[in-house]
Amino acid sequence: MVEKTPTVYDVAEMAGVSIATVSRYFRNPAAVRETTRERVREVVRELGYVPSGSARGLAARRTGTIGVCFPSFDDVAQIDARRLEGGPPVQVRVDADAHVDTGSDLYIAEVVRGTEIEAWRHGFAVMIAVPRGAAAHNVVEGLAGRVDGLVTLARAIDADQLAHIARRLPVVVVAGPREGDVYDHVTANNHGGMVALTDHLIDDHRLTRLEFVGGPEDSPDAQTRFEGFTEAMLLAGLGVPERPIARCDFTRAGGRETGRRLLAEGLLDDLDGLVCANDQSALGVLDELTAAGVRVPQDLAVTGFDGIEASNVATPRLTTVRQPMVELGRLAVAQVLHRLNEPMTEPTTRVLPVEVLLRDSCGPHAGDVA
Amino acid sequence: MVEKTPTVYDVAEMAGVSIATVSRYFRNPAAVRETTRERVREVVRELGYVPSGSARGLAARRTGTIGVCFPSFDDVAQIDARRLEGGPPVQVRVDADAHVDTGSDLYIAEVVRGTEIEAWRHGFAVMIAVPRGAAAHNVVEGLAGRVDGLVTLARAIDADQLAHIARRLPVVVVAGPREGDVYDHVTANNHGGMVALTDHLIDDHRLTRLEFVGGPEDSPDAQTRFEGFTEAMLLAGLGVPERPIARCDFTRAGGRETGRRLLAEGLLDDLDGLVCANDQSALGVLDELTAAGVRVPQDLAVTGFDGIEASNVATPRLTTVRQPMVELGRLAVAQVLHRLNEPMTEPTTRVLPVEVLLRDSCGPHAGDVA
DNA sequence: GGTTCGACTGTATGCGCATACATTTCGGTC
DNA sequence: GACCGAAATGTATGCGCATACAGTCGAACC
Repeated sequence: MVEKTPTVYDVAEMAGVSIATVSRYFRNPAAVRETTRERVREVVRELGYVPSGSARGLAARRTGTIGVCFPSFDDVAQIDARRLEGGPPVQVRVDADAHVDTGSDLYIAEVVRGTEIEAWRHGFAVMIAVPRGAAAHNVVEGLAGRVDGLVTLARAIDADQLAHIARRLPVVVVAGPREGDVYDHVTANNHGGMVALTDHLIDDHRLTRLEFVGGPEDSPDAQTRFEGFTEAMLLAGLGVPERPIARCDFTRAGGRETGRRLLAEGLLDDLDGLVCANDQSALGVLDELTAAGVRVPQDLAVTGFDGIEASNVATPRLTTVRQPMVELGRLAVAQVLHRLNEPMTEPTTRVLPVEVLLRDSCGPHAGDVA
Repeated sequence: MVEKTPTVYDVAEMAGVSIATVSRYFRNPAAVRETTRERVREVVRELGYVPSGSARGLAARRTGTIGVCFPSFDDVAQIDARRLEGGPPVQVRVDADAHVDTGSDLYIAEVVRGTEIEAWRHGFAVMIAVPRGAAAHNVVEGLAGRVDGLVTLARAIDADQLAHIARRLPVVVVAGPREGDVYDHVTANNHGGMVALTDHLIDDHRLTRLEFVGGPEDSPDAQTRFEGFTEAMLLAGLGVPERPIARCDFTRAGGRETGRRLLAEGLLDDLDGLVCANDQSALGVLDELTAAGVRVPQDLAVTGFDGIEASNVATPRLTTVRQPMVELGRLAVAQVLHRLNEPMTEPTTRVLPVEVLLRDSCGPHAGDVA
């Protein structure tokens, strides 16, 4: 099936030219005479020659690829357990449960899509890696060694290792900066979005008893959103919670768990609204509230953050803050490429605008039919 | 920011060892005495050394990465046009329109996720590439040169080029085989799933006047699904359409366009149900039907195919056939790795089981509350 | 003290390509 | 036909690492 891989030398010999000409044929065709080009083209096709990226990368001192690193919430053990084959070829079942949790993180998928698009525009490839398990460190090191620059989502790479590889590569972090770090950052306006959303709940819906469902403790974005929430509460003269009423891990499953706990502990009884740190957890909370007969938004308002597609088709449609996810990815790559050319400029933090999307889960709005 | 990149030679010299020992430190630490290891570790940290993937790949004759190639429906020009910055930092708006089209393809995202997981399990990285635009050919060639094996979704790479690179690499196609091709294939049971779904519409819901909304002409999956549909119709003694009543490009936007056209031309008037080639287009059709006041499923049943998350949260919830998308990706990578070890075995086609999910868009089922 | 064996380390080489530089060829010109 | 500049091509080298093979060293043993 796969034959011995030919090299430039093979092509050069068969075409009766030197390896430099073969190299030029690929790198700079205009520098090769048309008749020669034709000969090389013929041999390349005949041999099935494909230039080695490794050799090219070594010689040219650049790989032409950008690395993208992100965390994963996959339960790999569970996925592993799933049989790849076997079982009946078709199974029919009534699927009455609206709950679903593919485990996929739409936010990440969109950001990755953005990186791919921007990389493509500049002729770069994208290599993705998820540091998980015991070999997480090796995964990151392998990635770092194979790329010209790295985009990483917050919390994907531990601080020490990130500092280590940042000495060799431009690194751009998708998320707000934490104190004292020296990387380029690209983030959305988490603070402003959350302030505006909270203001809306307070001013337009007259909700006063609000609590915040937080994200992971080490997520700068989750932290910033909580601060936006408390700031809006404070400025409105309302009681400011010291901390989130609960925390979950940004997943829908986590949101459901949180919802169950809040319900069980009766923590929602005197509440007007629940402001969640992201969409997935808000959807999870929503799942449980609906199952428990709590009406949203009549009994309790619920809001999310991110603007993933699922938030728009949920029932009720989730009021949220849309981050420009694709643009975050694009800008991150653009910044990596920029720093590749201008290594000595100061680290920058770019904050992209957000859009507060008022939908149904926070109550009716002027203009709504209902 | 980024310093001159140190090499094995630098590390070896500073640590007072040979480059072979440095190499062993990374490749096979057990072969290095602990005291030596410690010294190397120290220097590696101090210098910020990261082994070059290119050099390693060249010397070892393998890159340790798997390529994943998929088509894209992104309107890059439109994405390009979107400003990356500027505008107000926060915009608040009532989002009354449930329609949404992020352009993201959940099916692809899930398959890619599967490839990443399986690659990770075997210590491989994943490089993704989308052949689009004038340089599509170069994108694929660059990818092929940088990986040990390639997974490609159907229709992502043109036949000639695929044949070319398959001479150098194991190639696995995610989709059914087309006549005469020699690659390994991994696909879901499109045919069986569609037969079962159509049978359900006919037998359980007594729908007889059914039409099929097709996918792209060159999609083997779409073709297979259509064949499953016609086969079920034939066996039920019903009229078998020669061809799909319409075709669209697998996107939600395409589905909407199709929906509008069918409505405008009155083609739905005497119909019981619309069987769509995939979820996205079914959702698009649904958007337009709902907007036009057509009640689904009372006036018309609609079904999808794929089982993406959005199909589960749509209103009404979409009856569909779930493909094991993550498993498709996993199995594709597993097959690539297998062929890397056993190059001479015959090409295989593996068909994964599917699950027909009966939800609301085809009518009520026993056990349903409504 | 010499021998042996295993654990550890060093030396030498080539992986396939890009590219600086040298050389040849080509198309005009006088 | 000799000459010239530009275009085209060739030669030589090094990119950073893995690895085959050779060498060293120390401990156990005779």
